[in-house]
Amino acid sequence: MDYDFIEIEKKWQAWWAEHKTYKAEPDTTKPKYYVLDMFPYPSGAGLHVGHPLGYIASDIFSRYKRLKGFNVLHPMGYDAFGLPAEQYAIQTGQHPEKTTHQNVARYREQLDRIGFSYDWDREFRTSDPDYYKWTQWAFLQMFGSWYDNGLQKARPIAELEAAFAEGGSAAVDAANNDAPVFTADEWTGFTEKEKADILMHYRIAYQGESTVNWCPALGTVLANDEVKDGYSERGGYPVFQKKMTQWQLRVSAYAGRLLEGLDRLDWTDSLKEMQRNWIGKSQGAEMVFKVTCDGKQHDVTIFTTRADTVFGVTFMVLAPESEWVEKLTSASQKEAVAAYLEQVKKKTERERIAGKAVTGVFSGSYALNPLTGAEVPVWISEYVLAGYGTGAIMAVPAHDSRDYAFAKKFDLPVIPLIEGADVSEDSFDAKEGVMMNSGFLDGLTVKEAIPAAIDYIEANGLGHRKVNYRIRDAIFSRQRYWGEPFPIYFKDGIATPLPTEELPLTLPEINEYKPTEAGEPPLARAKDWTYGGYPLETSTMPGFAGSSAYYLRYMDPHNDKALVSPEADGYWRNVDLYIGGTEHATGHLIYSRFWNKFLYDLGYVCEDEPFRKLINQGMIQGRSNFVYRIVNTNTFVSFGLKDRYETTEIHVDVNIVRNDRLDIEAFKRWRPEYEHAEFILEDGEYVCGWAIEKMSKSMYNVVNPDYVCNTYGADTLRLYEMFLGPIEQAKPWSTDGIDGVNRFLKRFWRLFWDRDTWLVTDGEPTRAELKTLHKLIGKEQEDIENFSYNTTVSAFMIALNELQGCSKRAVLEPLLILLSPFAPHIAEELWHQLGHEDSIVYAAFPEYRPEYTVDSSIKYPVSFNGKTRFFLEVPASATPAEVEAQVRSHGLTPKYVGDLSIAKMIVVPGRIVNVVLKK
RNA sequence: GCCCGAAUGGCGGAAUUGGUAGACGCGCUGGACUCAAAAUCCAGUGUCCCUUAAAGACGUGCCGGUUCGAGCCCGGCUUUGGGCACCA
Repeated sequence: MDYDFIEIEKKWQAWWAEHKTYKAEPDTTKPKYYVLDMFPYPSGAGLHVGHPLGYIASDIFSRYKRLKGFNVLHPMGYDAFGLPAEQYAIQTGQHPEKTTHQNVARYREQLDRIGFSYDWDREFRTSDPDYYKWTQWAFLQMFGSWYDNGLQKARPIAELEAAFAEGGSAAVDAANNDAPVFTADEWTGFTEKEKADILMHYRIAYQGESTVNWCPALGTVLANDEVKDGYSERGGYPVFQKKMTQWQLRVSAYAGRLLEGLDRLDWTDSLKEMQRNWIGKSQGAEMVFKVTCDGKQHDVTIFTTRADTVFGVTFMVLAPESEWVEKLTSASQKEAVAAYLEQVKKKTERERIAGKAVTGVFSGSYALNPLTGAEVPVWISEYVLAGYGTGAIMAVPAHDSRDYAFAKKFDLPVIPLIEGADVSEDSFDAKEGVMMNSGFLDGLTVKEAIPAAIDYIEANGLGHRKVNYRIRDAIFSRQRYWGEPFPIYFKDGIATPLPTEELPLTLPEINEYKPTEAGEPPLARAKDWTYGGYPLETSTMPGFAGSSAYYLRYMDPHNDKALVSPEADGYWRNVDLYIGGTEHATGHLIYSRFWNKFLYDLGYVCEDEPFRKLINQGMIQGRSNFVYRIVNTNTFVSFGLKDRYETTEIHVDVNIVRNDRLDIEAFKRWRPEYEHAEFILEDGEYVCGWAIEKMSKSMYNVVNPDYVCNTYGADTLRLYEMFLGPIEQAKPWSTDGIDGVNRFLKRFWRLFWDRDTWLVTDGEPTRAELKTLHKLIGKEQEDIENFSYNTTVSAFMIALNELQGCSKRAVLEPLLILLSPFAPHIAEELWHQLGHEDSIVYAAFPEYRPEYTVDSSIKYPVSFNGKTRFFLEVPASATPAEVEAQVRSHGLTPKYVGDLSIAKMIVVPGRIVNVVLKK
């Protein structure tokens, strides 16, 4: 019998599906383990060879954990709402549902061919009404909640209303956006509308005005993580800053907990660091500057981390979007300021960042330095951001490079505050040195001066300590069609939640997917988009809405009473292993943690962090191949000879190149213009050039897994993707070397079959065979736990080399179990040929017996300190007496045996043995 | 500019974490089988000196240090990948 991977893979994929081999149900007799892949957005291009890398790794881990006796939950689904399907709908009129459906079907077909052990009964799409019902439900929970800063948790909004009735706005310490101040009596006297407006400032999902990223080309606002360098991440269109009223999620309220929680997670340091930077905690102080404008006085609060530098303040700056701008612009400067604001508004985000030109305008008002009493001018400049701190800063040009650049441009004074700092050319930003020109701070180091200054400020009522976070609330509205509708209607102008029994609020049919002529979102086109006669919200939720709690839904995907039942949540708890790319570091992985913490506060889930351990698989880049056409001819010259001619480099489809050798016949068929191409060969072959580039259609370097499955089989694909290198590392795809992995499987097969002869016998394994087997067991265990799959594959190849001709059942049976996570089809086939009726997934991982693997041996002699030492390797479990015996067995006389918990030396006359302990 | 990470043969990558660098695979060279090819199997394959071999010397981006011993630790660079970037 030959290794017919096509037949074998088809057969077992069908068998697994029919027997629901990978179905997972809560089982309290076993420990649970939840392995999750970041689910894909089903794009029109289908799955390419880079997608399955993480899926294969997680599948191997899942299968390994099952063999180790865990009850494994390993689901898969689709992040199905999103821009591409909608853009396609706008162009073609095809309903995004239809496009998505086709794409999902294709993804599923491709996934099925790779032999994943997903529990497909738990599959869903985020665009299924049964699913997005719970996205809408979660939104309503957020709408109906506020964040108590004292308790550091979300609470029902009714409790806030009760507190207001009791003690007015001062009664609570709640996260809010510029909520007004009022007494209990005032609260009771407010109209319904007034109350609703106030509560809106406290809700965790709220409607509020803020500066948003507006993308005119897409006709929608975007979240910060959807904007890269001033362009939309999807589509690459320019993004503008615009003040708009939008639904937002109060992620900022959770900043402290999102930061702290990182310490308890088993994620890579680089990813945690990215999140820390994104959250951006900084400690400092808020202080009040008295500002006079046309004779009127105002208290303007600023935030600073350098309270020690107040003596060096020579001006103040407001953000152009700051609400202070209007109040602090003097009559005489009105025109100049208006002109400046107009100019700023026109710029894209990109231009603001990239230009870095120093711009600004004098407001006409003056502030008093609270420590020195000096009068300083107030300026307006775009280098101050409205969204961070208070939107107003005190400027210390001597010790802040941005302030310095501004001072130089507008000729403002610079007062150095640190001894020896030369500020004639540049500011001195470092937080080191000894203070001067700073009154009571003189002589202190910067590190001492910062707290001393804040203490003084607090003691004199000028301000207080304050922690600021960079992270902003997430913009949650999208002016698009293909997303979850908001379950909100506007009753007399009051945003009102739909009753939960009305959920899901399904997407209405519309005839066109564009915004309306009036610039309203596409849902405004829907007929009768109302509830109880009141208009429904017309924007939809962003892509991250559906992906924020999907891991919870997998635990209980068919429940129509709850997002997840307490029983299912209590059993599966959270994701033990999450595998996906780093590109979600500041998007999905922040939103999900926020979403989960919110549900945790309300008691719907039992764990406050969703993803315990996270592995980032590296991107698979494309490896492009080139042919070289001699200029003005149809002749192609092989890579090694191309320098003798003047040539043009042309991308060639990598699917007709093997090991950098061009399949000339396929090339001729590839394009009509190459049908009669001529070739100048090297040693009878055409060698192609190559380069590492992003995998893309236009570079003809996209490798489809179907191709590999057809040519080599899924098991080869799985082994090869793992063999390519460490999972976290970005690496180029190439089919070089895939033959080696395929050869391994064919040789493995031949341990069982020599053509049509069944080779398996019942003989007793030799000591050497047991050593090979147990070395592999130990290695595989260790490697899988460390996600070092490439070395496991190597270990298999070594074991196979050592086991040539060994067809003993007692060796082959455990070997199959070891192989099954990596190459499940061939393992399952041979497992059944050995006479087993049940799937190999029900087998137990073989027990590792270290005593078979380590023999003590003298490694090599080394001379130092005038003595010769020998390195002796012994098992870590060895006692001193055993070590002594070992030393004697090598003809050496031990003089001293040290503590064996660490490597120690055994001294012999003139010679020392260094004992190296082996685990 | 700031913060992480990486650098090892012709290539992908190993190296028990301070102990014989280059496992395993690819590629390449030679051989066996074959009329031939494919497939398969066997042997060789870091560099230099050399007809070859033995032996030797050199060798983990560069310079220096610690150590009996450094790919691994320390100091200073170079190149490169990624993230953040007016965050006061």
